Amino acid sequence: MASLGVSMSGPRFRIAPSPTGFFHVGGARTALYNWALAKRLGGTFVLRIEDTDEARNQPQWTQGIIDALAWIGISSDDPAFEGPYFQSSYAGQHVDAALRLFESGNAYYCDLTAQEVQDRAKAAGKPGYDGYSRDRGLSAGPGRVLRFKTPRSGTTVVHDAVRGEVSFANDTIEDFVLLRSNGSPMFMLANVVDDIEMRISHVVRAEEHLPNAPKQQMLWDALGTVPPVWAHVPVVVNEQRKKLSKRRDKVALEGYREEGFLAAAMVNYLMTLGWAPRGETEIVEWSTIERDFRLEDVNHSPAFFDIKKLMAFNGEYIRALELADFIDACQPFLLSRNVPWPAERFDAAVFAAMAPLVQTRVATLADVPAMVDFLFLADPSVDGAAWTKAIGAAGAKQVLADTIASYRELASWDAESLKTALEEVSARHGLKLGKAQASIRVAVTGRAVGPPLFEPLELLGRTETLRRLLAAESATG
RNA sequence: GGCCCCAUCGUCUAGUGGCCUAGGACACCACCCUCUCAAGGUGGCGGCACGGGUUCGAAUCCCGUUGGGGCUGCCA
Repeated sequence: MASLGVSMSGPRFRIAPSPTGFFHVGGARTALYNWALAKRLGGTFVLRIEDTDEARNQPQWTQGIIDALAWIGISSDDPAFEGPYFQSSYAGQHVDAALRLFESGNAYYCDLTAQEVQDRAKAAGKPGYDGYSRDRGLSAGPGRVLRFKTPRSGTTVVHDAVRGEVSFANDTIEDFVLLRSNGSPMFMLANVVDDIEMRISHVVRAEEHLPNAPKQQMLWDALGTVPPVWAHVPVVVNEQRKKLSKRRDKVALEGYREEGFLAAAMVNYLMTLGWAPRGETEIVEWSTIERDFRLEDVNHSPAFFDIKKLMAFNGEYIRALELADFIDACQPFLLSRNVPWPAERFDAAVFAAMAPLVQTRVATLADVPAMVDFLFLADPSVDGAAWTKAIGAAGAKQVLADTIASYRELASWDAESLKTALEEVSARHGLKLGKAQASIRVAVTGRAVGPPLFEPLELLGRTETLRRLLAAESATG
């Protein structure tokens, strides 16, 4: 459509999410495929919000989709990005196209109700519409649907960029509805008309749409246009090998952002589902993906969305961050309302000092608060089991008392001195440092595991450290 | 039921007839390092679904079986 001012040069790709309130991770992967191709080929990535129900198809419903795409690097500011478009803006053309199909003899009206169609199918023992009105020559009228007249012989071959040639016997494709009895266009028709109007050249989407491809291709042909390049990529599945669904699985891309996954890690991981970068490592930059991604190389079988592997990728990406960037990335998780400490006790400088120690120890940014909470909590809650094991251990009380005495007199309150002092205490009790530090750790942090001990002790200061050690000592009775 | 798709370690994959006694990554296990936990290093466990072909030679090609999945609306 020239009136839209769309670019006519270069291949045109589109994604067509439905405004469901979240953006599906499977859709994100498909979007990434389209984006990589559009960018490499100097084409256009078209975002079209797919819903013929105008009530649901409002700009405000789509902001979430746009934000989610932006997060994974598909920015509406990029010149290759076009849209978002709303299918409903072509409603008139959908009906026009249907009428043209009727006039050219490619479609016919049928007055059977949905119930009647079902009854006939049941009686015949074959599911689907049986072509009852095919040759009845009905004209348009109330209560009549317009159906596409599919060929009754021959085969329709869909040339698929990832699967090769897929052929369908035409007599297995029923005469599907184009216009409802109230005259409104069906999605299938609307979808094809929009693709034609927008000069879409490549339709890259999930495999679940493959059975629709022959029907859509028939429509392209009947409307006098040459069909696009089809590419049906495998679906993403859960551990039961079923397509990811909103009910059963965690599929919202936004949810992963909230849980502290880095966009770059998410993008990289998503791309490895069904496709592998050329080099010896699968951790690759987007530029590499853009350069190397080919539809022909996409796997044919479904891929399991493995959160464990996503976490491993995320950990790698977190560790690769510059310290300042890591600290920045942590901010939303440190300043969030869900944080365990009172907001006013948070100290950015203390966190900055701890940051290098936590950076190698977290898989997601959401893990960060629990690593440093004891620094900002007035009284860290104590893990009962850890307490019993570390403080209740034989000799632990003496170690505690000895450490308190030593720390009281310590000339310089710094991590190195604190360590040396505790080493001396340990030696006096015939313990290894690893053993002796356990009770100190639990007394001060409330946990048996955590970041290295002496740096936080330094940050906490002598007064507070001793206060906690004393409290632990007296609690042993 | 009908139509369609798929099949390499537990998982994601490399592999396009000889470089394969099948390579990598995640997970798992062991060891090293080490103030706990991580990170890092080293090593280990583990796979071509099955049966027939074709070929001098098959993970790779063909057929079948089995097993998985998707679609099957006057929803989108």
